[in-house]
Amino acid sequence: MNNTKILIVDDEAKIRNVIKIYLEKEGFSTEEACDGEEALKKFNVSKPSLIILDVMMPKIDGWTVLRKIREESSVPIIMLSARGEEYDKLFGFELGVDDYITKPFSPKEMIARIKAVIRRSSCFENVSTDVLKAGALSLMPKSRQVFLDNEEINLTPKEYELLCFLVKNQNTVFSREQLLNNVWGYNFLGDARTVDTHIKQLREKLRKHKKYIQTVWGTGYKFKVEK
Amino acid sequence: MNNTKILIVDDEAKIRNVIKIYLEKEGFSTEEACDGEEALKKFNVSKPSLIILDVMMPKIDGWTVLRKIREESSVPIIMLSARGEEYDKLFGFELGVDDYITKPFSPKEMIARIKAVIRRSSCFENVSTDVLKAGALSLMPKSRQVFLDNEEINLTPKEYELLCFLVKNQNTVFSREQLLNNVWGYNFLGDARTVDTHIKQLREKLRKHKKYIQTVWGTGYKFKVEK
DNA sequence: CAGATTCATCACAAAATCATCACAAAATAG
DNA sequence: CTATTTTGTGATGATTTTGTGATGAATCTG
Repeated sequence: MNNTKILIVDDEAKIRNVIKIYLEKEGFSTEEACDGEEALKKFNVSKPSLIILDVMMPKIDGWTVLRKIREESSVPIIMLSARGEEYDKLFGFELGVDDYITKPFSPKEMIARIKAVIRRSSCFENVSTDVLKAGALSLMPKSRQVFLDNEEINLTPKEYELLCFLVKNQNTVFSREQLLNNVWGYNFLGDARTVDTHIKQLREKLRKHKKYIQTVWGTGYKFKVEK
Repeated sequence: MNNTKILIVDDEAKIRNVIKIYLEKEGFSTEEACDGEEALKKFNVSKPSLIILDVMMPKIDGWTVLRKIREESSVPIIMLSARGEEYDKLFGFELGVDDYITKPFSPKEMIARIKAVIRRSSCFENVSTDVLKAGALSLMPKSRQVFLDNEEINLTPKEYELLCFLVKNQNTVFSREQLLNNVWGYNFLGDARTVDTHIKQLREKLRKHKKYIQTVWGTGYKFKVEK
């Protein structure tokens, strides 16, 4: 359900495991790295949404990893360190660190801090377009509002995301599988005909403009104005 | 293009410098001061549009500088401090602070918050409303009073701030996380569902107008009059 | 310091949404 | 025209999200 992937970097397997257990209990998915080198490699491959990075590690230390990652990404990073360790640096100013956690830490605090960092960073993401128009439809991603003939209509989250995707890519046909991949996500395991039901719901809410969503027989659906 | 001048006050040159670099990259012009005395002097001379003020400084500390500046100006001020430092004061009510940032912080976060403060303050200049109306509701920010159908209702501080925020941004949906960021502050560590409880309380106090606060299922809440 | 108020969190109830199924309707192939 | 495949749609139970009362901690007040 929660799609947030977190990369845990620590040389001690035991610590990694404890963190992993608590994060997964909260619905995060995790990835592990036991040193700086592996961390950089895994970071590039799996593109995590957040990184928990131990300061003290053999070979490449946490600060170096931090700087390398910062050269190319502003992914949220939480530094992990033993209490007392490099105290000045911890509470001084280190570029690009989003928060610190000192060992030992309570799971509750760790989760709270992770959630706070995610909350903050997601807030700074730019919203792409101000308004998406198509025929009598106007989608306003910023406020998550949808207007049909200048009247607001209520859509459920899935309906909204599906409509958004179709409008953004109007005039293009998508198979049910493509829609599942793009709207539901790649890890959705289920019946492709689920799409049909949501298309039905959308058409119902588009009322007299229901023909905006067209069936391409044997292939899938597309969004298209007029005709 | 951007004419906004920002005064950076911190005793550590390294910190000043990092902040300076990021601000100038964003098109702000900057001025520096390394202690409270110099800060006051430079403030009077160069009339900055915003001040970033470190709490811990030798000679005159940040709070004192804040008070002195507030005697003659309402320029936006963002306080800077290490986490844990003067914890109570940070979370207490300190007059005239527009925002505070705890170290460590990411540059992205800093920029975002500076822009938010500027946006807010310029907003007040233009609007400077004595009364905020929405349907049967009237909020009077100056006296912190709220009237519903011309009858005063009592709100707790949190309820008031939440309602204020929602009314100011009516017709826009906010997720629980956004509400936490904007009403509770970036430093709040806690359950997002706390928002629900306050929404409930507000609805109760809005009585027959409870539908002003609408649930957008799967997303969050919005304030909207009528319908 | 006692009593009241406010606040955050929890647990459970209520509501909305979602995925799936079964069958009807429509389109296509032969 | 008939059989077959594909799509439309209503119903249903499971899942997810939200509503809400209770509770104890923290804070304010007098």
